[in-house]
Amino acid sequence: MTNPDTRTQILDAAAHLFAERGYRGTSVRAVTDRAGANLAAVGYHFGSKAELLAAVARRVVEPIITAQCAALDRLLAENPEPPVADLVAAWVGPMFDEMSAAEGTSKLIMMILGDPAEEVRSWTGPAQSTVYDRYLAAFRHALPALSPEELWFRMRGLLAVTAVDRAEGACRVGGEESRAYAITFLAAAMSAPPT
Amino acid sequence: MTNPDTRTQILDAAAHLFAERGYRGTSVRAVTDRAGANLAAVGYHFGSKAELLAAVARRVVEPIITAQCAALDRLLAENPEPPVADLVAAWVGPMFDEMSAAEGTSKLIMMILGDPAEEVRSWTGPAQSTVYDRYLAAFRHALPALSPEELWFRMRGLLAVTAVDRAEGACRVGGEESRAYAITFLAAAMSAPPT
DNA sequence: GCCTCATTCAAACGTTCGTTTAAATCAGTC
DNA sequence: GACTGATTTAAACGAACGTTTGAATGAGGC
Repeated sequence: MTNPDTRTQILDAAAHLFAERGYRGTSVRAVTDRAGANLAAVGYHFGSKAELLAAVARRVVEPIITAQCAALDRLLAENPEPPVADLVAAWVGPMFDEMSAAEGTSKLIMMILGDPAEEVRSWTGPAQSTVYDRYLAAFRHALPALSPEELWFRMRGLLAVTAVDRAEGACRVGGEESRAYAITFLAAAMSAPPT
Repeated sequence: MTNPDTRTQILDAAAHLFAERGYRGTSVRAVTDRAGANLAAVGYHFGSKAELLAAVARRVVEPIITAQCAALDRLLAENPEPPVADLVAAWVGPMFDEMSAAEGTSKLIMMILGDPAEEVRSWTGPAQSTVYDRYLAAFRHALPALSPEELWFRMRGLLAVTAVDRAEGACRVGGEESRAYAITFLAAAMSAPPT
């Protein structure tokens, strides 16, 4: 299997540059220059620029969704129907953990969410929708009065706040404070009585 | 003043294509082809591709922020310290009105918010921060217990939910329903007790 | 008719892009 | 030390990009 050294250095460089300048705004040459690799290394190790983005996105998102799954498992082991605030904390926590661990991760996620090009979104795997559906079911039990449409709307708000606020807010508010802010903000929003 | 016909046709085409494929993903040639204009028309009427984006963004955002200002004025005329739910409705309402009026407007806003390139963000004018600061002050009176940091965090959540949820949710949920969902969701979130 | 000015047009400019190629280098194995 | 397969390298490819140019076109005033 391909030399892991230059491969991961390309992944690191690409993650930083994609977050900083976007997918289309980052040239393969800029990535390989930053990685100290040859221009052709991207084609050799990943096949194409689009597949490089898919690899970068997978490496960023996978630890988040496995941590979200684990947190939900822990919650369900104690209580088959966890309260809303715990579900919010289990969902939001891993995003803050991983986003704080690697600088610019939140900007990268925001870039992926915001880019309208199919090329940028098509990396998504089945694990993503799985964890999403599991939380959806848990919230449905915790909020039985909500219509499916309104619940779906609130789930989208969950993702929006965590992604956007972390992307731009990290510079103004500390990580731990903004994690607590997000949980109170979102727990109140999710728990609101139906419209 | 330059022929308004081709000028607005270029603006329409650019608004649609920027929303669909992003700024960098849209070529000047694609814009002029869709507008039925010559390639050089963009340079003639706008100066450059970046200035075209600025014009598109201004045309989309300006009616929203003037409507938000007007709604806040109406509120303050009745009550110098309006409740949180009214402030949220005054803020969210115009975004839904304008976003529903023009197809793809929310995707365009999402594209602008998500694009990390300075080129894409630099169009922003002073009117934007003005309306933002006015709502910030109004919310500060309505929520005196909140620290400035947490209030600032919640204001960002306000924008995140309206932009993101409208961008991807429009296809699943009707405009009027999702406006009501957004107001209950955000009013509860903003009214939450301090962390 | 002629001049003026704004607008449109076809064509080309130079640059940057993602990808490909074929030779060069390196690490093991015999 | 030669063979093998994986990796790196320099160079080039063709395409697409934003921008510029200079001539053509159109309408309105004199």
